[in-house]
Amino acid sequence: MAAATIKDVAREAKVSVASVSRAMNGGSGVTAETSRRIHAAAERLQYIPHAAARMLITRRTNTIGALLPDLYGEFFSELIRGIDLAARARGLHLLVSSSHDGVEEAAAAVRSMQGRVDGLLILSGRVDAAFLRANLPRGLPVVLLNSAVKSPAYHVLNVDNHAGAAAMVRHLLQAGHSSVAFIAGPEGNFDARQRDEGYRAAMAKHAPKAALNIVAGDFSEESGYRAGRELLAQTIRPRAVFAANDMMAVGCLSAFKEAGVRVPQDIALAGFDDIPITRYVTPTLSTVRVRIVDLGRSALEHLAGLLESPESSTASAQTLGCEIVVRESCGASVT
Amino acid sequence: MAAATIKDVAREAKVSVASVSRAMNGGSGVTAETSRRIHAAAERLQYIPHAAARMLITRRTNTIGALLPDLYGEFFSELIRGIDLAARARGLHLLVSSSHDGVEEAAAAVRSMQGRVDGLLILSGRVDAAFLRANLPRGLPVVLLNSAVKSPAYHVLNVDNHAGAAAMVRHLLQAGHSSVAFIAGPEGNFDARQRDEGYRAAMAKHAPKAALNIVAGDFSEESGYRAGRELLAQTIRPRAVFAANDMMAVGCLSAFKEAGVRVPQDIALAGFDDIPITRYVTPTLSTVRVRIVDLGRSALEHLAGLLESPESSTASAQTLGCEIVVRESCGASVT
DNA sequence: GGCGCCAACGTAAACGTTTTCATGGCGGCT
DNA sequence: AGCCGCCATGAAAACGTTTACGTTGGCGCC
Repeated sequence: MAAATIKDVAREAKVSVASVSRAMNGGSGVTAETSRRIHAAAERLQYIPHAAARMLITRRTNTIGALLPDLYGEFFSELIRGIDLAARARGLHLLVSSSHDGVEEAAAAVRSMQGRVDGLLILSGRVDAAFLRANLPRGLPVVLLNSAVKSPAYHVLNVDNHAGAAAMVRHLLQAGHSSVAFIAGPEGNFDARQRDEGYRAAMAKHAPKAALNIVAGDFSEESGYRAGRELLAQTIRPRAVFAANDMMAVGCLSAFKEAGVRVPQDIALAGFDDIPITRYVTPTLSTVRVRIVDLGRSALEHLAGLLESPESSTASAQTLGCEIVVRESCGASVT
Repeated sequence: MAAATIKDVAREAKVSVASVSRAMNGGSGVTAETSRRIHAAAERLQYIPHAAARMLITRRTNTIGALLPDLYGEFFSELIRGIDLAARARGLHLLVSSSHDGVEEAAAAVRSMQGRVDGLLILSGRVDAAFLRANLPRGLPVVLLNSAVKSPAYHVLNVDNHAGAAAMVRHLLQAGHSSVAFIAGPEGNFDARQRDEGYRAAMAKHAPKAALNIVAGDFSEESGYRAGRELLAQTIRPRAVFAANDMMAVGCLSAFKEAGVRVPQDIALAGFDDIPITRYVTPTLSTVRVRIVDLGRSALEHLAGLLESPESSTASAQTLGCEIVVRESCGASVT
């Protein structure tokens, strides 16, 4: 026995398919009595409307697509969680597509989502305005996350990397650490650049006389370790180190431990992201918390708004704040 | 200008829609020359087949749904990653639906996926055979992950908790720790029970004279901490502690550190899961590695197999092996 | 009492594909 | 040379909905 269709329900309830359709959605234009009979029949037959047929005629899928670079680590897990939470609340389905590093793969992913989604959530360091113009079906609502794209044609939602980094640097300086070094992130990365700028801005403002001390990194633990060794080799060691993300801070911590340098007594240390590991290393790591779940949730809600009123708001660039969380490694408690 | 349909392509290439359809899928039944012309026309119009229309007529969505309890922590992130990887490789889309703790929500999720997916991947401690029978549209292929359901009507894929736990216990015993205590997981949990049984089996086999020493836990870090204190309070402290998961091992470690008990010199410690944190605590934590990505991948591939040949293989219960990974906390290197 | 209006309901078209079946042409075989 | 069959192609039905439009009946109002 195949699944029941609307016709079966119509026959069962002795009405036309049109009435069944009306009764199932809202029920306006149909008597309370008939509606009751129809619902009873639907219940009896375990009728569930065929999603594809509905999509075809309605041109709405009630699905949004999420394009992610590579589901690696706690960050994406949290992000998806936020997105999913908000989507569920709005009755939207979530089609995810991750693991495409290359631009080519991303383009293919976008293409294959054509017609399956009402809107797209894109998080990718790789895509730029040109890519979007070339690959995005026009008219498809899109929200970009943590993107460098500034074009007024697209909606973007970013983490306030700049303010977060600046706040942490200021905190380190005010805790009495006269010199603060910075371990930078990968070259092209948008978040990395903003954090870098935040560091510079805070230094310029609160320690104008201090020299900038920036060593290279690429967000990996390994690069943090190397940066740590590099810092230790400097003739005048910095009093504090601020890494552009937590993983590098953790790597740096290993280098310090290995060299017998005590944290925070000899050198203070802080990271960025507030991934769970920060709470388990010794000493616990001070960091800048990013509310990832909220980021995902906001992005979805923004997108959902776009679905309802396509072009009401011109493309906006929103920013999500972050806060510093002080633990042992930055030495604030031992001043 | 709305998106181009198959009719537009047909007109552009001066053929019938049937030929276009044939040319687009496989191209059998159409001359190489015509096919070339059709593809050229499609390219020119940027034609992309309408997914919903195709689903409607084909009755295939090329999408599989993943039902997860709550995307919390590294485990799900990795799992989804494995699923996504395999799905992408097979050209399948992935519809995720997480965050439903209650049975009611899960039922609603299943219902709403009706007709949008060709198969379902379910990971949930809550669902049992009765639930599945009641809520699953018959004929929809399903693969259960880490499920206690034993019914021959369903395909299940489990982690070999029993063997993994037994291997770790044997390792601890053979490393010279005469007594091994166990911190159990939550009551109803399937994985927890299997690990418990693995512990008992290994003890019975390799240390038949030693008494079992089991304290309660619920997989949370907090419960591990309490268990650790409980163990320290025993008149005869165990030489080694095996926690049913890593988070409890980490909590237990905190309790030991707090009490000045050295790991592994005074007491050896091991966990289960190999979550990333194990590598960052001090000392690094020995554990049983579960290849989560592979679990996801295998599950999807099994499901994909079911899609192709619906009932060829009768419902099978497969098991994915795991391996012990020896780090500092179990004291094997200092024997 | 007849006329028109409105609400409830039915009929049928439309959405964009795939697929079955019919048609015609052409080549090979006897 | 004639016939049979195959292959490329086209016409049309089908998938399960929604919705525009038409039809009916009842009721109020003049």
